[in-house]
Amino acid sequence: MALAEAILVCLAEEPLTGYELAKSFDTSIGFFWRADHQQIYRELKRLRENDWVSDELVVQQGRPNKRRYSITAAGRAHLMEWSQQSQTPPPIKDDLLVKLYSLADVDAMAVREQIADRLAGHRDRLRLYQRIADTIYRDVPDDDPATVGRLLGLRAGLAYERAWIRWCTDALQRLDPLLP
Amino acid sequence: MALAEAILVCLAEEPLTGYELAKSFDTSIGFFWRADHQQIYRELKRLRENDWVSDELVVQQGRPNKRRYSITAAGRAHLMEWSQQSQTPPPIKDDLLVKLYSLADVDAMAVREQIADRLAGHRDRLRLYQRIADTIYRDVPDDDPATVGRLLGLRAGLAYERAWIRWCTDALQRLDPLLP
DNA sequence: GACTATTATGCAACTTGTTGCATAGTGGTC
DNA sequence: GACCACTATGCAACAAGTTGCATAATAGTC
Repeated sequence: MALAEAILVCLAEEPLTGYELAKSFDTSIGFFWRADHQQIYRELKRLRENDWVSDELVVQQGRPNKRRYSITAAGRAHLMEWSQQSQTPPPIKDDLLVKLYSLADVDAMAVREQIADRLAGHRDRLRLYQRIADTIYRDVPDDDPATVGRLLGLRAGLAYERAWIRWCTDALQRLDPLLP
Repeated sequence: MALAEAILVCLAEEPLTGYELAKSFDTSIGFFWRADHQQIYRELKRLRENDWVSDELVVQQGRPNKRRYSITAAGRAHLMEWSQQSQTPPPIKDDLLVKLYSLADVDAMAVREQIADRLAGHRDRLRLYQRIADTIYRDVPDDDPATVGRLLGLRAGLAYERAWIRWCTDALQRLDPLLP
């Protein structure tokens, strides 16, 4: 399970509250690992029990108090250990491909529309990644592990979106002659 | 949830037992939706309760009896309805990218090895897909929805593996100068 | 004045997915 | 004769992920 580790990775950079973590999981780290706020709060509690994070209460007035979490030495050690273990790569799990697998038994026209929607979504996502590449990763040093790691993550996203865009385009072309 | 539908899709082709379904989920449909035998047996029970499948007991001697499931009219109607609903595309969820995101805090050498392993895995998978493309999908008609649907699924797999192979190759090249 | 969004946390119930085990006969290998 | 793989099903327990709700104050909009 990498939710624990995805959280530790964020806290390794800077102490954060559950709320701030949840926002990170909507953007940055969320490009590679999704989680909603309930999952994060539950996991933080477990991380606390394992002493992989410590917490301090930040008293606020006017709005609810917050709890800020920091990674501990044990947490960092766990991150290191985890990084050395090889996980099985995530399998493809995509209902759209299941529908295509059974195209004779389902509504092909509806499936075509879903491919068109996917294409639009992947184009949006690609534009977002390109914007990040052009702004943050223009002229970065290629000898700093932290930077290269993030750049490679971004490039994975770019490659992923481009592959799907090409596939969607091809799929629409092959499907259209079949549909009324 | 598409496990129910992935099973129905298989049964739409021919009646199968749980055991045979589990084998399908190791190959064909399993390229797009993974499930182990426990999940399948549990889901079949639910499908039975919904009357989306019917079952008959096949008495055998020497080995345990088996239960063969067939899709019902209600099951087919459900498949049609499901195919018209658009699901949100599956997000990327990959611990390797989380590790790269945090390359400064983890064991970069171990991550490099994991990318190399991934590369080998994706190459194997690509070869498998290519073999299927060359044997089953050579000279198939391009005007039959069922065939085109499966071909598109296969092409998605090919595109996916090629994209990852290209990315892994690039990643190794960019990482190697950083490592001792 | 009502509404919506933002900050901030969390419970409860549910669905999905995973792991380990159990049963039980056939057939092949070492 | 012992061991393993294959056929065939299923329970139980747990881990992970989702959905809906609740609280509670601030600030901005219609």
